[in-house]
Amino acid sequence: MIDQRLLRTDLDGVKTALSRRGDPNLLDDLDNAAGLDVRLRDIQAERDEIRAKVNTISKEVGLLRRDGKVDEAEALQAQSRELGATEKSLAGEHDEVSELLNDLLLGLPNLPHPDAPDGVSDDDNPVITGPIGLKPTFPDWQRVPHWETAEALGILDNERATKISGAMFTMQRGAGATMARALTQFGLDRNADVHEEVRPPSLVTTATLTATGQLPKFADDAYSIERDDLWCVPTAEASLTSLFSGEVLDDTDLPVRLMAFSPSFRREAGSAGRDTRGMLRTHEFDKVEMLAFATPEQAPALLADMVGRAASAMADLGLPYRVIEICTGDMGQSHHRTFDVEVYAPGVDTWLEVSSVSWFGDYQARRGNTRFRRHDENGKPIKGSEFVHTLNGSALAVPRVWAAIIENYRNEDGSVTVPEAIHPYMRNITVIRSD
RNA sequence: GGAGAGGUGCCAGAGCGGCCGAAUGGGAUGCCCUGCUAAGGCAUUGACCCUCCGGGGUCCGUGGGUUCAAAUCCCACCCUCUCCGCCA
Repeated sequence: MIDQRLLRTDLDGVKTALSRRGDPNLLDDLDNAAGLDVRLRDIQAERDEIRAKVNTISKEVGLLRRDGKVDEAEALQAQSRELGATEKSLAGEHDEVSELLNDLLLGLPNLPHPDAPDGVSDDDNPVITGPIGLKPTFPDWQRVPHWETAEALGILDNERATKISGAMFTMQRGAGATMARALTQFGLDRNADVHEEVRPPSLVTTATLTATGQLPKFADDAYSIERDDLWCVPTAEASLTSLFSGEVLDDTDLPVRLMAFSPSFRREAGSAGRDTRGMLRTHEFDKVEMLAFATPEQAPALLADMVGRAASAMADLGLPYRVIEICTGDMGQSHHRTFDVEVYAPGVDTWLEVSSVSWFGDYQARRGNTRFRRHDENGKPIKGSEFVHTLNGSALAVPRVWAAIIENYRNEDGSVTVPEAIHPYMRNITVIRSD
């Protein structure tokens, strides 16, 4: 959620920033929101005035009654009752307007960072780093999609996964399952130097999923458990972002850096039929997520650091990768600035997004109400608080990395060599063969 | 799932429907006293919103209701604790 106050202090600035996202409807919404904000404050001011009168009168009534001046008291009570009725209708109006405004604000996306590149689609995302490690040509025996290789090796059994759970669920078996788990362990261990490991719940409340921006707009993308009013997390980001919801952190404790392994559940409602084979797009997958709570000043360096961590994991796995920056027209709703790490998979001949690292500004923190308090140079708390900035990104998203390994490490005989970086977690399996 | 108890400021904890944004104690901070320490004295100590910067409003788990007036009464919900049941 963007700062409501910006609607009156810098509406033009907000318009300029949001127009870069290329959705003209947003500007209408913005105008509507600004109008509602003015109305809301008018109502509020009037209400406050009436309340102030009622409060004063009520006190007088109390005094008069104590002194036995019943007639005078009753006259005042009548007056107050009238004011009360007016106040009540204003309150109704206030709630109505406030709900409209809130719905609009929840639907408005974040303002892009000034340095975020302009563009209208993913075609306009500039490559920032790389490609690194990309061979000029790939032999024919690496131009095989991972599902063919993996099914032949007996390490992917999507047919049975579908039998159990339906389309777009996957199942790794044997060395394939081991490698999936090895990748999560690899993802966690390499980032434990600065992150606290957290194992958060995978089912969360509506409020939690609203804070990150998934709700209310993208309800169709998430699995809901209606009976208990819970949602399956689409990413550990959802759980972690709300960790300090309603709390005021000390700036001296920032940045708070967390990492979590969790399953991620996605309905993929908008992409039915796409990438249905293999492991590129699935309803449930494992992921190691990094997240940081920071001051606005700390955020840019953290963003760079997190992008570096996501990219270096690919480098260490020996996968060809590149880093792209997401342009304003392709940016997610909550994002302020975003970099994606992509890995090249020769079998499907595609760059696969394996990590998306984003800076959210205070957009999520405002929704989730996570604040921090500054301290002066003597360590004294400064009065007041402000919203923290949040950043997050995948440290390692298992299925696509898994697929990229199968395709990049496929040998001429159909076996797959295990990248050295994950040998410690592979129970001595260094080559996956079909026997 | 059943029975009971409870949710108030940084913490503990009091609170007759009006004089309660809230006693008291602790903690923290500042000043004073003090040879040092201990003890003591005085003072300060929540957040948010609006503002014509005078001030006004909101918040005592959450949401409704009653009333001229609600921390205080009524209803619903949420959470915590104890006991029982069930259970990896």
